[in-house]
Amino acid sequence: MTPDGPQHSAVDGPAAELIRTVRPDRTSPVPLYFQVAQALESAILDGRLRPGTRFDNELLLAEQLGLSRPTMRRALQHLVDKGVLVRRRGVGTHVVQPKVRRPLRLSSLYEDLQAGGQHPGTIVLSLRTAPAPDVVAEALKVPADTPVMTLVRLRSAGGRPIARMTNYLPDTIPGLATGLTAQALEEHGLYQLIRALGVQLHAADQMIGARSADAEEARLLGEEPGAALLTMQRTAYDDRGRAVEFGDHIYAASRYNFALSMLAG
Amino acid sequence: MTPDGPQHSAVDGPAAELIRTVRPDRTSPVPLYFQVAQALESAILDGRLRPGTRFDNELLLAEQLGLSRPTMRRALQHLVDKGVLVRRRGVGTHVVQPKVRRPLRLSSLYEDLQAGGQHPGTIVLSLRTAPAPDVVAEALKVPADTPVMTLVRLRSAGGRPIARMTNYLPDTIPGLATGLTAQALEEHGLYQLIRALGVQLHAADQMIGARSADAEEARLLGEEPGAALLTMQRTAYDDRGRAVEFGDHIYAASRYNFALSMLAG
DNA sequence: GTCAAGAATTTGTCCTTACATGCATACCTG
DNA sequence: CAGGTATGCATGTAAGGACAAATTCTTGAC
Repeated sequence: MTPDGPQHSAVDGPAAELIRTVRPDRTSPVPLYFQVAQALESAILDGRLRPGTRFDNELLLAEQLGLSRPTMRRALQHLVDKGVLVRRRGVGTHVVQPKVRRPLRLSSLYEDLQAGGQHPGTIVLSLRTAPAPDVVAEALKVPADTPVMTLVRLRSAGGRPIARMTNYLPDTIPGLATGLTAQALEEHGLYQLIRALGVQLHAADQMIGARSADAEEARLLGEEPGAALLTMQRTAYDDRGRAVEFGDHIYAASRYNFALSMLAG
Repeated sequence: MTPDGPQHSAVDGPAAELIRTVRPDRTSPVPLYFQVAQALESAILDGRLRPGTRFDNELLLAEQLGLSRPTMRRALQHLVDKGVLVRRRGVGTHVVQPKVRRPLRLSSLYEDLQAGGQHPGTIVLSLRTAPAPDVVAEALKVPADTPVMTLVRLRSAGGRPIARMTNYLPDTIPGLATGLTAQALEEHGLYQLIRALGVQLHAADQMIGARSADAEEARLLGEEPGAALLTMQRTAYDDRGRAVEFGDHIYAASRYNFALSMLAG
């Protein structure tokens, strides 16, 4: 029984060393548990803590960082919820393998394109107030034919069209339907602008399907008529359950996919 | 200042009454915070606690249920994470509106069909071990041409075909590639069987796209050649980051959509 | 009458302590 | 040598106390 020997199949020396370098700042307004969680997460993400590495137990970790166990636990739990760590009673805390960890959200078109090094472009085709079609009125839970802000954008990447996005915004939220300009929309994402108006997005329901393009859609997206399109309808809600936005989008399937990662549950 | 008057726009009388009926059982092996969370969630889901209802503050709640504040907090936090409650400092805890809360996961085909009252059917078209194609080998992270269990199923609902699902299972996990029989697969979902073999699913990466059906696919799914298909590729991982399964599926877009809900993040 | 400062309320963070439970190993026994 | 048992270890659950920060309501001043 060597005093410093590895247990199971993990290396614990480097982990312990690295963890001691974390220095929580008690004068900072950002919570201690979050500081620690972020420090550990970035160490894992950039490879300083390798997959399979076993952590010291919670009490040791807490002691080494000068924290209480509940605070240390909270930091670890945060990373477990994110899918970066796995803990098992009687066993310990381990870093999970690299391919498993990824954000648990539908990738946004805009961010996807940016990450891919493509230049996302936006052209506002239409921005006006019009009576809500039945489907839209139902999704937004407003009476039929209520006037709603109607927005149509053509989004492209690398000079080629990718998607036609149609959004409907009720004016139940003050300043939402107004205060959106074509220029702002061509420079920022819609959700970015909505958040900037002080609306707290909380949840969204989405439907993803497929169908064939009609003549006009094909022309707009630079596809053959009858080509396969990805379709997505999304309703977004705020804290109070009010529908904030309904979107009805089509994507050129030959040039776009939805990528999403999820944790078991 | 009436001693029992409503605050803000919420009704707190009924909420307080109902909450007092929760009786945590300390002899039960299920954690107290979880008992409380479940009791509250079911009360919300079946309408006994209506959307917008405001809860008493944490100390009062804890006292009324005979719990400590940390335990009560944990129960509430659990429901916040689920999207059922919203809390704001200085304001209080409120039940969110009904349409906002739904599970945060990609709906499984099987469950979707069951919920819709349709009779899901499964026919195993092929079940054999074969060398992994390049794409599959890469996804499962095994050397090219490694033998993998290859499974093709035709799934249907209401007597009509819905999807052709092709799955590849490596034998890196003991007993996984073996131990699957055609009969078992026609009666249970694949994931159900995998879990039954003791494999802990942890995360999955998915890609959703669309394309046109070729002649054989159209025939199999009862569609016209060239009809739009939804496509989905999924790689599932276990705790340790090992790829457990790779699936390559096509769906008749005229009869199937993916529905998914998510919380903001 | 309106606006600003202060008080009350409520959740957020953090600490200390204690005991329970599941898992893995080593040990002892048959 | 095999198999059940005992022991230690690491996480899981729970309590109780203290202070900080954000929001709302009230009160007071101009």
